[in-house]
Amino acid sequence: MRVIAHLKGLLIYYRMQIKEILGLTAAQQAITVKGWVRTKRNSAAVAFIAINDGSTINNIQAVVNEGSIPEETLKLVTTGACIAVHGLLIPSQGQGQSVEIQVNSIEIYGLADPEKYPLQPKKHSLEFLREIGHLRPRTNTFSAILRIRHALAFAINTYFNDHGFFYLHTPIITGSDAEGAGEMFRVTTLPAINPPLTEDGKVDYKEDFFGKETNLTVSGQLEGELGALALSKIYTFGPTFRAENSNTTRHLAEFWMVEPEMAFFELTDNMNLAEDFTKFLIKYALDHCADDIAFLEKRLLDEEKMKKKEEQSELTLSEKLKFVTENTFKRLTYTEAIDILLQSKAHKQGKFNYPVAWGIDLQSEHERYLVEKHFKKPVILTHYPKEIKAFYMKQEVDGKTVRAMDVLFPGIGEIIGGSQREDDYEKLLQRTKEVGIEEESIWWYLQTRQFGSAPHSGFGLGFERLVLFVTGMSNIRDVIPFPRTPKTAEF
RNA sequence: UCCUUCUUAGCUCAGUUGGUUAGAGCACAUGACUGUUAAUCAUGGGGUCCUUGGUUCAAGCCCAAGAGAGGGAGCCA
Repeated sequence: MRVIAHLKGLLIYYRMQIKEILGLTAAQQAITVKGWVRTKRNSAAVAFIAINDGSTINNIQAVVNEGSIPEETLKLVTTGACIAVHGLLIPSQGQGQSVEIQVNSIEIYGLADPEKYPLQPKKHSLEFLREIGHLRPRTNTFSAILRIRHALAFAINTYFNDHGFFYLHTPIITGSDAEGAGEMFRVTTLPAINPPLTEDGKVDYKEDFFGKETNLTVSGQLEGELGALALSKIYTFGPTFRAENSNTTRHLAEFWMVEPEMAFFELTDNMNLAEDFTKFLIKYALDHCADDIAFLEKRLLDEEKMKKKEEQSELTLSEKLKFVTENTFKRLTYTEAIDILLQSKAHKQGKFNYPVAWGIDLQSEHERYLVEKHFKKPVILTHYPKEIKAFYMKQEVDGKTVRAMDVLFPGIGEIIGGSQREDDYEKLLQRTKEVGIEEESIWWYLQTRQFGSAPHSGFGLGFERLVLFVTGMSNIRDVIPFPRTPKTAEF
């Protein structure tokens, strides 16, 4: 204990976080806990209050003996109320915990009317919790997810820092949609009604704040490449926006993306990094969030019991995570993958909804087959046909494929998409023209290939998809504090 | 955006071929209980059956439109 003092017979209490307290051996220490009431159990002579302050999944038990607290005060201690408890940390007489607080006094910070407070000590559906996004961080499940999310974010910075990468802050507002990665959110200060028009009746963006059309970024990659071609190894980690009308368990309109970009890395180096990086992140979570993962694992097991036998997962959450950290990812080319699909029973029996042939973009069902049925481990697919991949990917000598790579995980599909970048000016210019990108809009990008061009590679990791995998949750809206999806931006 | 399922108490749900006063569990309130573990036991309160319109003697139930949500697909991370 850091501060315990007796002043004229009064105990001075020192506030500690519950995570810290639960690691102590009790020794009649004066202590203060502040947090939110999870449950209160009354009996004639004693009341038990379970308090959580979010520092850990575990609660601390405060024990109120009859007469030590005015009954009117104890009545205000209801599920959801915020209180401070002052008392002595003592060994617990009960079974469920090693230490508990013998309460001397209680301060009420915030009431929670039990008739109105929506979070009751019972199971709630995830759909219902989404409707009360302002309160759901107070639940066990979401606090566990948010702590894991934090740990993974911290691990990302740790990994890159330890490997000589620099954190590059790429812009959120961009003036080009060079990647053509779908619909963008427009950024403007022009009035929505009667904006200034050009002579031919279109909105005159010369009058706008930036003097041109601007949008929220869909990727920091192009700017990331500029950084890599100066600092050798950089990464970006920030919010990304897609205005696509996607309503799935794997898409958000606002999500966080990790994008490393490395000079002098070829495709194989890129794959090695992607594999080592994801394994590190998962291992970090296993090492640092054991309590939270154990809680989510138990939650998942309870949920699995409700399902039919054939739909139940063979592995528990921690087994699934260790399976990734302990296995080598299967690497194969797109062409090899197509061959496997063509020879699969599923294809021969016509079980795929979409046809399989060289040149198609693989559908979810195809990816799932490869990852979950055929290899049963994470898969890295490389060398896709150039027609189905972005313009900036390095063309292979065969003239047909590009040095792309997608990392596919069980359950969530594509978690990483990356490539070696085209570093040949002429080839890149030709590709931009073929795809229909205006040269003037990305002159600065093209110029990097004219001045000191270098072989380089990079990839994008969807952060929420990683959190989805590590927490074992099934809907991406449940792994970000305040999800943004079509028609939803309440909190 | 397409396909599909759903919307009944604070929450999770049941509700028979359309028929009297719409039910359960949990939660909540009150009481009991000498240490509980989302305690237990007893009692009690709690409803715009998503909205609008229609069919019918009669609609939670049938029909139409709309709104919202879930799952799948596409797009992708």
